[in-house]
Amino acid sequence: MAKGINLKTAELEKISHLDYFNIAVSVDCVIFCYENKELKVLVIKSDLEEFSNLYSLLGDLVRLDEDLDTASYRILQERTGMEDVYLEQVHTFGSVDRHPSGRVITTAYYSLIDAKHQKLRLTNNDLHWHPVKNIKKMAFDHKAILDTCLNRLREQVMEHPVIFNLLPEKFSLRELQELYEAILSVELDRRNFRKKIAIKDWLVDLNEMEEDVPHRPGKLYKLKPEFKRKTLRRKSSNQRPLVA
Amino acid sequence: MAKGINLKTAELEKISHLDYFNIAVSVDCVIFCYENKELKVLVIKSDLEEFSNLYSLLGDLVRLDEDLDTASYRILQERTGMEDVYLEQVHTFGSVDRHPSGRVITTAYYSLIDAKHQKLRLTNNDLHWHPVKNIKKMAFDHKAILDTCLNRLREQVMEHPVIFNLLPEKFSLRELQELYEAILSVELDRRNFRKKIAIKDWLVDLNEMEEDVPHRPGKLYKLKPEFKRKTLRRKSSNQRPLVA
DNA sequence: TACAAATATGTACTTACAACACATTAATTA
DNA sequence: TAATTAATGTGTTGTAAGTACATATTTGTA
Repeated sequence: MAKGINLKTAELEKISHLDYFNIAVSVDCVIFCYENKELKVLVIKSDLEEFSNLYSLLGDLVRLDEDLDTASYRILQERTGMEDVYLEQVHTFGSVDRHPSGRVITTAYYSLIDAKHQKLRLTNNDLHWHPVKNIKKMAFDHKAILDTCLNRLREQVMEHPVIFNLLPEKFSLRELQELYEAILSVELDRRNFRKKIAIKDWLVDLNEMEEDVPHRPGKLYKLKPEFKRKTLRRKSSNQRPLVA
Repeated sequence: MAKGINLKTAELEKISHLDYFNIAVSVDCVIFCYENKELKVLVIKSDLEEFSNLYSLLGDLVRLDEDLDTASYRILQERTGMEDVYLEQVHTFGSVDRHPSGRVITTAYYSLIDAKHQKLRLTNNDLHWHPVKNIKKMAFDHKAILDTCLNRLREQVMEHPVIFNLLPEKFSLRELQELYEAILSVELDRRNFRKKIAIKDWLVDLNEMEEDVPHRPGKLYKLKPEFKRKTLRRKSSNQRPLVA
């Protein structure tokens, strides 16, 4: 029961009491990383016959004694072993027919992790990182979930300093720009990009240089500590006056 | 069972089988309207003893055969009788202890309706419109839900033409500005506000004038039809390139 | 007929955005 | 060791939007 939502239909049919207590509750995690200049997502092969050969997101049913946030954190930890992750709730998918084995509503979270600092665990069912842009079809409604989370990531990425969770501690501006380009699927002008980042005032110049690059090394930067926000919850307190 | 989530503890204790099928699923609606220059929200008195004298949002358990979106739409319709409403999912609240009678997770929706075009129905338990800014405390975690939805509304209001769902078909720029001010809790400069709205190009000049106002009447406008988006879902397709 | 109260509009300053070009540095190669 | 290559690192200019601020106009009312 640790991967995906794998309830046999029989299992579901056994249970049928009050109408209000046979909706199963799950979470699904869209876990992003950045590797080889590509945005990737953690996927696993579905057990269900209906979806043989399709990949699904990492998910599980929520336990009776755990918060929704905790459940998604548990899944992430079980698979990546990481303790300190960026995790944000995005949307809850609750169509009646979204799961072939019964009524299951699922809350989607997206997560950003540094590929270098994790090793996948419980790597059964072909658990692996898959380039986001190659994914055309997934099991269940997981493609829609992925798209929704990717869109949320795109919305957030210029407004809030979340992208740095995908990078190692030290990075060059080129690396940062390439990451933005991978997420947004656009090409950016280097000079304008640097200006924009400079205005945000998110970075500290480390006075160090890249090493082992086959060209002129760039300066290294890190995120200012005050922006390291590995929150579990969507913050609900931006009161910025949106108009003049 | 139509208002709030009112399960007696006994009812809940009867049911206790597989761990995964005794989480109840509900929706809660933050239904906003605009009346007497105030942003108001529809509230109802809670049945639970724990929360006597506190108000709660309109909510209900989700039925086995209805989509999550449909459930929130049903609640809205039951109370306001309105068919064509703006409704958007915001966040799912799933703390273990958020409901005193048992494990209930709830998905919050916010909705915008024109106060003039509805009549409240099933007005038991002191169902009424309450000014948002006067609400300090609510039953359950409903104050947090309200805050989260209000913040979402504030985020959306300048980016997307959703605010017009709170206004009658025809309105003056002053009315529109007052509504923005009520939602954002700011004072806006009239000249800059008009410029900003003009740039958006959301409005049609109706070549009509306000009537029955005790001062010089203003022009009336309406929203361009192509922006009347009474969507049920958060759109998941803004691919705007966020950077140069 | 004067007054009060709101509508309607314009200008100057500042800041962000977008398109674009050149000098500099380090590694590689001839 | 000098020339080449491929990246880094900046600066300028035009355009659009944001902000602060003032005056003339229209209507209802006293």
